[in-house]
Amino acid sequence: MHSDFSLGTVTVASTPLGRLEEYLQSRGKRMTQQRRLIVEQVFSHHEHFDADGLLATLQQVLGRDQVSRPTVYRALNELVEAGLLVKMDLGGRAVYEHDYGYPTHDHLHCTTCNRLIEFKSDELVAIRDAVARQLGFRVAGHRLIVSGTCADCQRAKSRPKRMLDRI
Amino acid sequence: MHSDFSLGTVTVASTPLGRLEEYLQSRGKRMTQQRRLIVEQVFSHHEHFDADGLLATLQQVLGRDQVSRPTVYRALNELVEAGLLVKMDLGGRAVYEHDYGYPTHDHLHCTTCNRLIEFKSDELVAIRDAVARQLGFRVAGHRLIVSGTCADCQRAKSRPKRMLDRI
DNA sequence: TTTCATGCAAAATGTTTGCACACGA
DNA sequence: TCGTGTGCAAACATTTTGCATGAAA
Repeated sequence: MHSDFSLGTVTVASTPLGRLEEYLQSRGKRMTQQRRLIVEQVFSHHEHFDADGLLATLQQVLGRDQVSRPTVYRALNELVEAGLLVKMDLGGRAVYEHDYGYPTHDHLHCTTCNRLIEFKSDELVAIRDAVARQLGFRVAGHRLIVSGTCADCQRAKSRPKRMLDRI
Repeated sequence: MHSDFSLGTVTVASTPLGRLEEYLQSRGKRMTQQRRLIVEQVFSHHEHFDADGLLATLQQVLGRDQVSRPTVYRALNELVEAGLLVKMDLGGRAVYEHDYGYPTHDHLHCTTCNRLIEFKSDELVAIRDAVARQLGFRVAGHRLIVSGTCADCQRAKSRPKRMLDRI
């Protein structure tokens, strides 16, 4: 059994912004100031985030009233559609992360500090595909979230739990 | 690699109702008519369900006004607490299934007909644990949902998609 | 100058809660 | 009886939508 669960890299043809332009043009949609700001913010660093957090960041980095809440939601749906982001449901709220230019992977979710730790396993995918094949199921993708307690939180478990913001 | 993804069985000490009584007593809570009706309905057959569907079934099987919506939600939370049910988030809505007396397993989710197909893989668990061990993560459980198209829907893909009720 | 996108406000969803009354132990 | 549970209605949190205005192409 392998023991390398670290993530590799993926080389992509263009930037997220370029990829979005491609997607928009193919649908007769337009590259607006808001969509540009959102993609730039989202891909400025690799991090898991939710709609609310993204909105807050945008309103903080730019002034208020640069991008509205509905626009953020609409844009996030488009980015998922365009294959730039993947959406996960973690305890009722939607959490997003980079898909484009980022290797497929899964997550360990620490239920104490809410951190998401990424890992990659080809064997997992192999098993998934073997199961699907046997049942005649055509796989589009999968979502695995292992819940538990991360090393840090185990070490700190005697200390009072901090009430961290979600994700 | 194994090729048996079928589910075995688990023998348990008492019935779901008995297990619930145990749980309630240990917390100074009471066995009420509503809680009894809910557990009996939920464990009358092994099926995935959501709060809304359960409420509808209860109101259909018994008369209306036998169990209210808030009571269903409160009871479902208790059943999860008691270890009788597990809760999953599928596209924003909570879906429940039997935990007590039912083997651990994972799911294939057909995004066309919304069906959930169960399978079991010990290898999957082994990989999960290997990853966790390497990262010092203490596993509490996991949730794997493989999305795609089931055999039936692939066969029927030329026919217009039915708008099935969720799950 | 035509469409599409945005912002606003309001609606829709799914779930939880405050409170007065009802009921189990 | 005493303290929990329930139902009702209302609150909540998150996400979506209708519509008039504003901006890409």
